[in-house]
Amino acid sequence: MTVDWDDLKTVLALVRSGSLAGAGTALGINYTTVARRVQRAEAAMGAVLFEKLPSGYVATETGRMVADHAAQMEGQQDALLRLVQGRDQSLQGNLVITAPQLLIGPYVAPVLAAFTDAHPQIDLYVKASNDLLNLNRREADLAIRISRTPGDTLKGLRLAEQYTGCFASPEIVARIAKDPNDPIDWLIYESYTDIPAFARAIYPSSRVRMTFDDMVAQIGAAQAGLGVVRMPLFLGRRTPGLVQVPNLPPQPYADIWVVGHPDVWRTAKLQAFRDILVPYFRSRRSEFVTDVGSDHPKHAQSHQN
Amino acid sequence: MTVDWDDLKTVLALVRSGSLAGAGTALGINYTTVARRVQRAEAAMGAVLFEKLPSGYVATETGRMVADHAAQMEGQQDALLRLVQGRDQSLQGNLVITAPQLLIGPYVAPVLAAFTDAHPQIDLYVKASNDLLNLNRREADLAIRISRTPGDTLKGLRLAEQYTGCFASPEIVARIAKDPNDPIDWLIYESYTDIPAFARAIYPSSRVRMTFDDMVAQIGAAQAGLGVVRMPLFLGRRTPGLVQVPNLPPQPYADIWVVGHPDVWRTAKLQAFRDILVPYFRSRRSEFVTDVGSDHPKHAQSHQN
DNA sequence: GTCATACCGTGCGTTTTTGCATGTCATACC
DNA sequence: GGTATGACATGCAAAAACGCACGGTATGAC
Repeated sequence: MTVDWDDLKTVLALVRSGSLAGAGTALGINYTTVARRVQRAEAAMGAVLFEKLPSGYVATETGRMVADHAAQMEGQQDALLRLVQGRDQSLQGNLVITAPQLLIGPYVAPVLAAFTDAHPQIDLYVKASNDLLNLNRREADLAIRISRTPGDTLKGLRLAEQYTGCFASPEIVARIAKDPNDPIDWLIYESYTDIPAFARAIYPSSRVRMTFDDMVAQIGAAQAGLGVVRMPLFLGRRTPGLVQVPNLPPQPYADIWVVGHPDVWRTAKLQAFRDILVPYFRSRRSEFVTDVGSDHPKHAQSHQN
Repeated sequence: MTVDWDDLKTVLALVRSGSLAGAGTALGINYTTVARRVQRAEAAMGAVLFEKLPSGYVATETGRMVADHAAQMEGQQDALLRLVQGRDQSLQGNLVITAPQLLIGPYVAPVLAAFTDAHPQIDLYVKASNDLLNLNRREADLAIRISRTPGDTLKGLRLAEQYTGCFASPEIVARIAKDPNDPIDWLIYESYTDIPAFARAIYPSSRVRMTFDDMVAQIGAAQAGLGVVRMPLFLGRRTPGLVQVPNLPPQPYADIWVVGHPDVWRTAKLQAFRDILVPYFRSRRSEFVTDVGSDHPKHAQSHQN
């Protein structure tokens, strides 16, 4: 009784995705192959791993057990690949960076440009994603994140402190200035359930007009004059058609970090990227904070645990 | 950067065996395939895993790292397979038993006969080996062992207490009886470096005549009258042409145990085997100890940790 | 009721992987 | 110096794995 390890990997993918086709896509193979490998695994272990329902493959208890162990094996594999990658001190090959969608254009793109000029041998792959990619699972090598807790087990540097401001179209700001008791319409991002408390304290007649699951759409709505949006200063300041609401003071917000897995952090390629990234953000630090020009000592601080 | 898990398994086998051919045999595949898989793994990880010397493949530091992680993965796989097997409560399929070579004929064979009669659906595989097979790595399902420490992490039952006696050909025994000061020739097993201390105390003029690495050969030499052999009572008593040396009293010896991995211990097949094995040994308990017929209460005692 | 979608199973041709046979090289031993 | 052995490389044919196309079934929308 011995099992092909790739069959275990396939079982894991199938348990995760729930359908042959999904697992096949995840593994980059045809779903027929997934079905056949699962058959082989079941034969090898002499156990039924899935109930084959018309709606899809549902793992039995045994199947879940197999997937659990396969996940452990996958973790080992990931650790191994990180270690091997961590020993690579060459300045060629792949480098995968992820950053928040809206930060890339104004701030990351210049870094990318300088980096590819300096290191043409490195194939750079950019994942613009607001999801947190899993650096343990090697979905990216380096992540730029806007977060208060950039990653428990990761190594990181703070690129910039950051404040939010409240922005709206000039007409709305004028109306607020004219009559402070006029009700203010807010456009809210879905991860927040309500208007910022400090804002309600200043303008008690505030109300939520709409909630968005997408920041770009939300900004578009603000430009169209639908209401007030709270967003990072760097974003509001550079969005045409929006001005800051004067009576609502900027608030401290999650800082901008660059983080990576400790196993690969010291790699030449990552080091080279940081060598360009960190000074660039430092040079534009003032754009993220409220008191333009002042000098806080805590920028680009090290973080690790 | 993703790696085929079977390639990792192959790297592990190659590091363990040190040569393509050895790894191929261990995996049951052709050695050319081993070479090709290793090539693939090196390409996938972008690292050199082996130095290809004319004398064989020697792992680099990276290669050893890969093998370490692959060994972890293998451990996961073994644990998984044990768990899956442990859920199997059917009385069909394979069952692998291991026992010391010389115990099988007189004591295990009758159990095997009764077992295959009772459960013809089970394919029984007997590994007669004096080596300790690794039950964690599923080299056998159930092991009968003569040992004081039958297995740290294993579950087990004591099948019989056991004593050794000193045996020789009748001529030698007669000579010893006639002149206790005559030098006694001993035949020693290689794991012991010297004559048993208690025997030297009684016959100070004892000396080591030969050392053997094989018990069957050692017994043959004793039958041919080359000297005295210390061996389990059950073995000496049933060997034609040997009699016990009267003045050398039997000594307590390692007991006989049946052990298995906790994950599979409760399986129907293993339970069925023990149901025949344990009573059989109990019925012949007296053959292993010195006071034939007496009744010690500690037989077939449970052991676990 | 019909259409569209998203599953799964099966058969066939193609690609990839594998095993075998042969060749080469270094080492050890007569 | 010649020979035998054990290791690795290489080329080719067989075998296995794979992807694709087609057919069947359940579900949900219109």
